[in-house]
Amino acid sequence: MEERSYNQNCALAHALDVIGERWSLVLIRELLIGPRRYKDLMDGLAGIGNNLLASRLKELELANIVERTILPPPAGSAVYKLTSLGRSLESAVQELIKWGFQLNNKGQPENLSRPEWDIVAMRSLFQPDAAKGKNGACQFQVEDVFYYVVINNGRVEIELGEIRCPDAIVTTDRKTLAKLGKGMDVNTAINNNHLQITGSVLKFSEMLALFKPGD
Amino acid sequence: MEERSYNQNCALAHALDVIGERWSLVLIRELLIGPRRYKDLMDGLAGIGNNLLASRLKELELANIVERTILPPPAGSAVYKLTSLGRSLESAVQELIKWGFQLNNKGQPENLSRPEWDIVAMRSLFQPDAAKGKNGACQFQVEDVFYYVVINNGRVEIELGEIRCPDAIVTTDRKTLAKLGKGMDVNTAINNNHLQITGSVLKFSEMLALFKPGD
DNA sequence: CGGAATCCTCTTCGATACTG
DNA sequence: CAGTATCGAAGAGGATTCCG
Repeated sequence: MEERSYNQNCALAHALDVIGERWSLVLIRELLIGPRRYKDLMDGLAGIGNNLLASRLKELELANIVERTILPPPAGSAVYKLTSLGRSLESAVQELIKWGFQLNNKGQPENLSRPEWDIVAMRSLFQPDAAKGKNGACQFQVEDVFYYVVINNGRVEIELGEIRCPDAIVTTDRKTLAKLGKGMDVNTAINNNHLQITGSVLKFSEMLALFKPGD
Repeated sequence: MEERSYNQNCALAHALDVIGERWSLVLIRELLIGPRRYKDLMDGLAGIGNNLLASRLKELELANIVERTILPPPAGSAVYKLTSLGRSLESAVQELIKWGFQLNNKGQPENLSRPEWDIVAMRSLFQPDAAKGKNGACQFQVEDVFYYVVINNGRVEIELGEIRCPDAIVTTDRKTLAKLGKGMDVNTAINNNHLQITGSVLKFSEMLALFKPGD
């Protein structure tokens, strides 16, 4: 809580004074997925150490980036969520994600992997210009995580949960999804039993093409 | 040099593994201004500590973000500059800067202040859409630092140095420039002797209007 | 003087254990 | 489940010295 600061009159330094500490941006990524309980955060950040999570949350609450709320009954549990100031960090996070895709991410197999992270990543890779006039809805089940992608004339919405009547229901694993994003053929993945699609395969392929690492 | 890592298969984590350490992004900001000597970096980062600067530079060189080159004679001095991978971080830095402007930057007077930082900040605040079809060239002298702004039909170039035949030559200080950016009247600043303009005041005002904190 | 290695002290990190 | 307490290890941040 000692407010370490760069002491520079520069907007970048001001930003980093608040969200530049270790784990802060990764924590914010976790909350960009949606409101999370303390336990969810511990799981999603594995490695953070209990005390650090607690103190980061406190710092970010103080900085008006995160707020703690109690869900209405019957849930009744405490969750952390982003304030509007916190949500406005998403474009910065997206740029960092786009940049991160350029790296030779060695992707060590022992690394942690969570399907939820793709939600934030896919929002970053979405190409609004290419999606003008297009629409579609796709339900994903990646490993044990359900989320959906809805494209509506150049805008995209990607959220945890399920929707009714999607154009396609897609079941796969994170690794295959990554390969598909990098250009792997959809039918090859299906034939290798790494991808199951119920509904319109064409619609899925069309939507897939709207996500690209490059600008 | 022990390569601390988040160990997460996530592009954000990969990015932060490389540029998430303390001082890294501030150092990159410094290099976005232009190639810098070791001494320039020490000055611009005041507070970093000699050993940290050396080790950060080494890490970033290893990650192919920064390269060390020797200027041709007669200069002959060693400078650090960004590689193309490093330069591609500018959009992420710009988003962080835009976000930083939203904060109540207490702007403690004892904070360090360097006019060069406005070069990177102004690139971030430039509104390309509003600048369609407009152009102009402005030479700045802010405190002891010379830089220029050239706008050419929706594109902007802001660099250290001087150009020939600008539409306006502007002499001011950082604090006044910040106020002008926030809407202070140009003529008021001139009358208070905080701003001197040689050439077209109108052109300066026109160009100034193309820089906005909001998106 | 630019650039970097070496010490030394202090803070933060990270992992485990512990409590309401 | 949601945190606090504790403690060794690592990193930050100065100062000083060394090498070119």
